[in-house]
Amino acid sequence: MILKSQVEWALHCCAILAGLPDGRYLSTKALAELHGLPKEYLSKALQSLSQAGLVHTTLGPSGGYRLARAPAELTFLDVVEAVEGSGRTFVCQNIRANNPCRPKGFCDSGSCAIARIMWEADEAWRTALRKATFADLGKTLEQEIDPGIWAGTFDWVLKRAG
Amino acid sequence: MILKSQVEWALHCCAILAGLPDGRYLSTKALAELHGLPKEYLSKALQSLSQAGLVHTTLGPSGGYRLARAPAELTFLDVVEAVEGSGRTFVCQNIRANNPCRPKGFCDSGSCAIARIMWEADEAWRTALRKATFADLGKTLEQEIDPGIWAGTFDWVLKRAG
DNA sequence: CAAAATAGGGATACCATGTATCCTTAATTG
DNA sequence: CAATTAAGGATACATGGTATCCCTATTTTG
Repeated sequence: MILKSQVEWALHCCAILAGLPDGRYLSTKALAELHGLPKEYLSKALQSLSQAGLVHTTLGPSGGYRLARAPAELTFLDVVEAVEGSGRTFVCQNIRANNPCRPKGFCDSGSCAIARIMWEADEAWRTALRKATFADLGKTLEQEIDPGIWAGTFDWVLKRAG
Repeated sequence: MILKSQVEWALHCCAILAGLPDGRYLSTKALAELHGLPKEYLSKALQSLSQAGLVHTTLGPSGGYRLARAPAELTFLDVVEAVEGSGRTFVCQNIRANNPCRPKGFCDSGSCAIARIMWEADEAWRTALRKATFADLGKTLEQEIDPGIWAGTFDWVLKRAG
């Protein structure tokens, strides 16, 4: 069970968009070059973000993407669910119902205890992702990334942002 | 990103094995019938449990599986990792290294901040699964399952346990 | 001793899904 | 009008999950 690579791509793209000045847009082409990714396929991930309402888009030259909310209001969970879907990672097939000792037509009153435990773990994962905002990520990156590369990348992006 | 159905199967099988009296074994055939699963394919899941050392096996008629440890010492995480593997659910492809603004041959000092956040969430998931033991599950099931079905299933299993 | 039942594991086939590319369309900019 | 962009459909390919079949070594039962 491994998350799609599109999740990683979308997270990195949002990290860049979170640093973009208000009102500016960055194109798929620029985001693909910056991360060394196939433009056409990255486009699918960005479309997922758009459909989820996480980013705003404009057409035409100088068009592209910007965040639809403030970085402090955008969480990792938002992005992960936009790309990966919001369904649970554990699907209960209710195989307890196949027990031959059950009377025919017996109906379970509650959910399967095993599924509940798996779903609680799933929820712990989501809670951790929900706590992580792109505002916090921005602060961390600013501290960790080499200052020259940080500034150089910022210039590179601004030169291409419409 | 969805867990294999074999995870669900393995969890249900361990729940049954946890209720088995000491020294008794239950076969793949019985476990498959009890859960309405394809015997040959369920066998692969049980082999994973065996290779991980979670269950003990014997051959011949009256052979099968039993838990290798006390139910209180067996966790959901043990079973999930035995079937699904112990690798992280998020794989970092280090795409930050593709940034064209980087000097050639630049070497990152630490791990990618985005990957770290994803891995922390992954660890929260594992922590929740690590807390869930099959002893606790047994208590829950005993409270929740219809008493008639509970007793009937126990008889059914004992009749087939070697 | 012989027969039956078992776990283990290899080979194979099928299908769903992730990955990737190409193309068309509509909207926007200059 | 010409260039550029997001959106989305169609297609192809690789990978991995699902499932079945078969063979072997081992052990219990009759």
